Amino acid sequence: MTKIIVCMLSKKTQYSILALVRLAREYEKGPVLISSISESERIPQKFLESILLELKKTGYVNSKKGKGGGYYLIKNPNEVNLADLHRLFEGAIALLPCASTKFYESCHHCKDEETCGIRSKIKDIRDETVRMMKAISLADIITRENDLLKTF
Amino acid sequence: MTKIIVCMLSKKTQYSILALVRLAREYEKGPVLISSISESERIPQKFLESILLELKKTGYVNSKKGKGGGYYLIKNPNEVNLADLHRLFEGAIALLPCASTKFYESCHHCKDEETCGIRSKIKDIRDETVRMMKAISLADIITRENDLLKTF
DNA sequence: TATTAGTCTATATATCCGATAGAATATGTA
DNA sequence: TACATATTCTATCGGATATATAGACTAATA
Repeated sequence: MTKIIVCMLSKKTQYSILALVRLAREYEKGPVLISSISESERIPQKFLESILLELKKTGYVNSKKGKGGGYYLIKNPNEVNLADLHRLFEGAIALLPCASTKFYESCHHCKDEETCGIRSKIKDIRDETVRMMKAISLADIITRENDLLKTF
Repeated sequence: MTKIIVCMLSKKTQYSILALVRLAREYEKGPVLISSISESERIPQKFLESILLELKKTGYVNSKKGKGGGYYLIKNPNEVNLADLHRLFEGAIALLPCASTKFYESCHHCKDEETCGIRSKIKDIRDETVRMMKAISLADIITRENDLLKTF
């Protein structure tokens, strides 16, 4: 009975970041095959298809059919940040719905939200987390990768 | 088909915080009945029982059976922080298992963890989140609550 | 005409979440 | 000892969600 590690990002979000970073590396170099992304990032192809489709609907990527086709990034790698991706695939960034701005909902448990200490503290965390995630773009990830490659 | 808001904290964690804050308010004032916590915090009693049991096993609270019994906090309210509670009920704080220290696991997707830009950036977020959550104790929540009550 | 993405359906497992019910056990007190 | 009170343990539940896999057919493009 091994304890399962539950992390916050689903496979879907994780795969979408991997795929987008890959596409960011090929930014403005033409379409990339689904099968190529699937192989290089080790993402189940059918699963990847549905993810890319979602990313297309949301305006991150576009696709071209036929020979020489594939997917390509349409947003600038500087403009795609982790906060937006998280909100797209996971929903709220706040730890409690009552502390969320984009996905606000009452938590139904405090008598008065304005004076709820838990909510207030959780909001502090959310503010800072959003700030950090907004500050991380695809371009930043690639830059960090290049930096790390130099030191190893 | 209303979109379900997915937040990061499960009811279990939320309830455990509520229950502990309640017990922190009665710190060193003797045991509190499960039924009393259940009512005041509006937590389903049976669910609360299993939560308190888990909190007892982990050394946060203790219980007394029989008349005049109930649950009481054994740790100092200053020493119980959100980071530890999160780890107990939710697991890792990091967004990806490969970026976690307490619940580390390979993510099986980068070729080289040491030079993975995603992992590195996610680690940055984790470090800061842990720092913030460690800094929020039950006592802090109660203090914040009292502060808010003054201004409203 | 070969290639590649898009759409659709269907299936499958696995896991988790929130909650409930009832029996068993321990404690304090009269 | 007997009783009331309270916690402990076990077990189960429906429903939702996550993570895929498979196949068939359509549409676009070089």
